Amino acid sequence: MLEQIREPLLSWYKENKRSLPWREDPTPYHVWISEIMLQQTRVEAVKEYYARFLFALPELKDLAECPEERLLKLWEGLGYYNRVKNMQKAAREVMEQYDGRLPADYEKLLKLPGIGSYTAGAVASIAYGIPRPAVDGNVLRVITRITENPEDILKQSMKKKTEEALLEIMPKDCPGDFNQSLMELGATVCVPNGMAKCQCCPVARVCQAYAHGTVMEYPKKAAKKQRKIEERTVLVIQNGQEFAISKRPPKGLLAGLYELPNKEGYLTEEEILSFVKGLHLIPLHIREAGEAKHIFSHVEWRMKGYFIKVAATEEKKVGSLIFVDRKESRGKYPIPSAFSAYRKFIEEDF
DNA sequence: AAAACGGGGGG
DNA sequence: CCCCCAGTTTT
Repeated sequence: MLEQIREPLLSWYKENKRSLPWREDPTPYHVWISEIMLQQTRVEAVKEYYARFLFALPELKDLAECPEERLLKLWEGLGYYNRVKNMQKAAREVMEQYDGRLPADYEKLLKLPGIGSYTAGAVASIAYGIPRPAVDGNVLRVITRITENPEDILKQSMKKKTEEALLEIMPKDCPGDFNQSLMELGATVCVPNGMAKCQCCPVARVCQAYAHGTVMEYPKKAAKKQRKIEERTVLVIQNGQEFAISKRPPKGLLAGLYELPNKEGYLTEEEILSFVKGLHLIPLHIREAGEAKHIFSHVEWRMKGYFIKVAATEEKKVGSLIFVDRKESRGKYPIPSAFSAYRKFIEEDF
């Protein structure tokens, strides 16, 4: 039944595949980097990052040896920063255990940090021609529509069953093309929200949802839980030509990145001034710097900003604060986009 | 099995 | 503006 999709999908892919940077020279390293970047991230956004990343770190060895600061800077704006930290951990393991080459073995790939069944399947099939499925959201959408499967695709069990079904039907001589054809169909034809382009679909003839006019009802997903709301006060502290930033803790949200000093809750100007004094800084002037919002997947920051001019000691570091000039803040320190509303106070003159 | 983990695009 | 997108690890 499902095996009927194999040939039409493969010939459709041959004709219609997009030319993408990571398809030009699909070495295991290239496929790996692109697949990690493409997790939770759109193709258009990844293109630039991919080029810059490989220019900076052309070989797996370079990734293994890169200072974390530089690595985070290369990743700045892509989000889910654990992806790149895990990638470096994995690169170091590969240097030690596999002589610098990603193993041509699904199970071994799966054991590397940051590589789950999807990425292991993608690298194994695309770079090594090993017949393993690579089931991502695109594939799940395509398959649940074809089979009109009403199960919740957010469930792990659903993904596992799909992987098993696809392993059965995938061509053993071109597993990479088969996997990519499913993902490509999901990305360009069997698209989410909005109209699927069933008129151009190579497998419309075998698609149950198409036959019954229910395409838009799939995939089914359980309702997601509500986001937590957090109020924060963000401080833009200027001392002469320098501004205060600090490094976030090594674990948790935005781990190890830099941020503008900020505190939980909405502080009054009095509370802010006494906080600033507590840092052995002398506040000269304070005014509001506006409100901003940043939405993460599971939490929402509602921020009120304050712009504060201070006088201070000669020291570069005051408590946990680091004073940097405009240029440095832009070029050297990775600062996540959650703070972008307030970075303009640093980058422009006030 | 559920929660943590960012950021961008579309309607 | 709100809604949607969705791999891997951790709990």
